[in-house]
Amino acid sequence: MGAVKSKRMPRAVREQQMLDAAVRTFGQRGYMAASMDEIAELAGVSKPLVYLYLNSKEDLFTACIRREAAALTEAVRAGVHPDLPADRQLWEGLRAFFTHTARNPDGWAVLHLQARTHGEPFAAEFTAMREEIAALVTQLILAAAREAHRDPDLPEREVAGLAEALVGAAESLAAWANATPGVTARQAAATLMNFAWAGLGDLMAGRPWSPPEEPERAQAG
Amino acid sequence: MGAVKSKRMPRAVREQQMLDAAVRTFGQRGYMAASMDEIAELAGVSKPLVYLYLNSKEDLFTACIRREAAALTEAVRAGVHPDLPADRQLWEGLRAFFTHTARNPDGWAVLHLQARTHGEPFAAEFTAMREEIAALVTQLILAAAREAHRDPDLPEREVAGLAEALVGAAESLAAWANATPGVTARQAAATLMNFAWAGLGDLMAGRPWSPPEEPERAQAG
Amino acid sequence: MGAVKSKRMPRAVREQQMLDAAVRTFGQRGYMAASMDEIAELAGVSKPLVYLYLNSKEDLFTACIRREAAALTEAVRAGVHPDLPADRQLWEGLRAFFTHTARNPDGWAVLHLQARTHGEPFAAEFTAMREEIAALVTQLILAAAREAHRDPDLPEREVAGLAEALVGAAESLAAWANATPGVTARQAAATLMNFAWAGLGDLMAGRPWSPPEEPERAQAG
Amino acid sequence: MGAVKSKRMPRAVREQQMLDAAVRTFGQRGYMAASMDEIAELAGVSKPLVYLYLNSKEDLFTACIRREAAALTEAVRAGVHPDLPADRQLWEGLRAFFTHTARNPDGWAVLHLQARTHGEPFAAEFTAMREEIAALVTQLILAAAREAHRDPDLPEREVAGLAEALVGAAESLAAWANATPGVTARQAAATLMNFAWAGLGDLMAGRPWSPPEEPERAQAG
DNA sequence: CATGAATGAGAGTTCATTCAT
DNA sequence: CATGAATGAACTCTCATTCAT
Repeated sequence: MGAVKSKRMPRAVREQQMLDAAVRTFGQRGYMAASMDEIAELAGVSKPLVYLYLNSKEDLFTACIRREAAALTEAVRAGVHPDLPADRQLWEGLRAFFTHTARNPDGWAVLHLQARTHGEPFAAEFTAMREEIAALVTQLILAAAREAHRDPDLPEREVAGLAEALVGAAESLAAWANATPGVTARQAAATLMNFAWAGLGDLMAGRPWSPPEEPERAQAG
Repeated sequence: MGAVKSKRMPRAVREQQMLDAAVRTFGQRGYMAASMDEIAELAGVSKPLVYLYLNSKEDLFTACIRREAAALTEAVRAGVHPDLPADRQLWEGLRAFFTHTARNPDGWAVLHLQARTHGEPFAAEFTAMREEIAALVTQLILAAAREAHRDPDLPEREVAGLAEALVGAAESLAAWANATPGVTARQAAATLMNFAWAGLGDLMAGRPWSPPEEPERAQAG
Repeated sequence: MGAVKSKRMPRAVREQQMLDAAVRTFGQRGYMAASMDEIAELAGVSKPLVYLYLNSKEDLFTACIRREAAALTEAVRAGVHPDLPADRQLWEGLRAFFTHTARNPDGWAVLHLQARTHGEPFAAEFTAMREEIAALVTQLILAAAREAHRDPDLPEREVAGLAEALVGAAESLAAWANATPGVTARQAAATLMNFAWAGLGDLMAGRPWSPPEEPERAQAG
Repeated sequence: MGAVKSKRMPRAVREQQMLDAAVRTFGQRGYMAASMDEIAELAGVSKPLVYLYLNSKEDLFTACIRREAAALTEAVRAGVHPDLPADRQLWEGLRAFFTHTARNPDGWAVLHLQARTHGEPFAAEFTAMREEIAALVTQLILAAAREAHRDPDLPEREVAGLAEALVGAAESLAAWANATPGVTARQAAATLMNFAWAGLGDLMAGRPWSPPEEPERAQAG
């Protein structure tokens, strides 16, 4: 049922197998309902080996969070090109985000659902990642203000709130896109981009933000 | 510490005491870490009575989710007056939402953190509430379109995505507002209203949406 | 195999059954080798009940030590009549000691072998009992000195050493008497009394201490 | 921290290193709490080598007991000179005993605390040593009787009991001396010699046994 | 109804022990 | 020989759940 069983692998490889199994199990069952037995079996190893390499359920969970957080952050960062205008940067970042979460739903569940829900040590790991991304977004918002030749008199907390709202909307749309068949990462990104950049008011007034045409995948149906 | 112990109360009252205790315990400890012992003690009743009335931990948790979901939905619905213009309706709905979640943090934690995190049966309950609120928001968006004298060529799914984004942003800001000292429900609502209605683009261009003045609570300190 | 299984007993009774089983198991297997499973089975209850009543293996062990220490101390104290001369008091105390340890070998093993061997918390319990008995013996030694009309210029530490030696000899003889078939408590007491009171020197010189004749059991063969 | 690591040592040497580490670990942690990992690390060898040389934890423990028992027996035997009068022989033997146990506390803990406490196979090893020493003491008692020109009508079992008592008192005093700062081996031996030879009766009557003056170590500070 | 007594099932964790290299 | 990789079996402890009274 789990990975193909093969003996005597170097530690680093086994550890990744374990983390794979753990992310999947934590993501699907939840932190507390996931049992070390199940994780070990899915990883194709015995339980003592899991403990030998990763010490405890808490440490294993933390390792999962760290790995997934790093992967997600890296994916988003890789998508953003700092030379582009602010709206294009946001667009690229969102696309990377939705693509990554769609391809890695268990990892996303670990971060989004499990890490926050099970106490400080884990929530702190998640918060660290969230703040890193929120900082990115905040930079974007300020850059957009500069591009609009305005020194935004928005107080710092207001900007933080906006970033929070944007990240929350993205998180929510990621879950929605994963759960709704036929919604692509690109479409989710477009929806959010419209929402965030133009605002409902402009949208309703017929002034949507328009995504740049890309050669690789046609948008018009 | 728990409810005042008194004998022979009608079943409905006892049940509410149990749900109160359960919501508090689930909200603070989490679903799995909460023990039936603790809930029974906090409710001031014996454990077998909890089982007599609510059958099992799962059923008890489901009952909590249902009650809190109904209360939140009702609060939002009560805040919205269908005669107002769309943006005012949204504004009132958001205010009601942030006020309710701020006053009822354990209930909100049960919904936002616990219900989604512990498997299908519970997540479905949460999703039902979410969709009810999203439907409300969808109506608002369509109403806004009508007010703008435009038949929006936005496909149904696009509107659903916008509603999803708005709800997600609200959820995220509720947690942020609860966790950040000094942020009131009104401020959270204003931040989100700005973000949603005007959009980042307009905001950066210096065209924010402005909340209506209200007599009931002075803003200047 | 264990006690007759009967359900629904009052807590106090069940607790004693558990302690009985625990003393027997700890005494025979040793603290660490004894498993809670075995103790529970021998007590005729389920493991969770043991934990419900006695909290943990450590607490259970401590409870065993306390119970057995109290029983032994009480037995010795009950045997000693303060009105008798010092040598008779010592004689009675030793008889009580050997009788009790012979009738209760598992309890004695718990005290003598297990309590000292498994770390401070337990050793301290044992030491407390040991010091209580040593204090009794010390009083006896000083009383003997008074009876001999001498103010013993033995330093305090010397007296402590003598008490330690006497208690150690008694402990050793108790194990020996239990292990050697046909050695009665009375005989063990006589041997130790001779050794302690007369000393090897006097014994070899043909001047033994002679136990008082008792009606119940004839001494001469 | 452990032994200096160096390759290719003859088997006998490696084995002694392992036994050194094992005695130390068993003595300080106890048999069950001592882990083979810790012992191997302290010995500076790999775990499989420990198994190659010593087969199992049980065998390793048995080997420790045997080595320490032999060392202690040898030390006592070496201290006794058969030409001396009986009391002097006893005195020398006790001094050797207390000196050895004081210098080798871990080995003594293995014998005195661990060997007896963990089941028959080990207790038997300890008992064997104990009987060897007790036999030595028995000879001494009989020699003392001969010196007193008396054919003691003490039955064989009585003599065995006396030896047992003496050995037990010595064991107890060894632990006491090790645990009480400032008590030397010589003082412990003197206390026991007084107790055993003169008896409490003579001691209280002001007729102690007096240790011979020795040139080797000055007593006055 | 309310309660104390009781448990089946399973959780995380550790350890002595072995093999392939 | 030495080592890293690996495990079967056992342990302590917890919890949702149910009777008998």
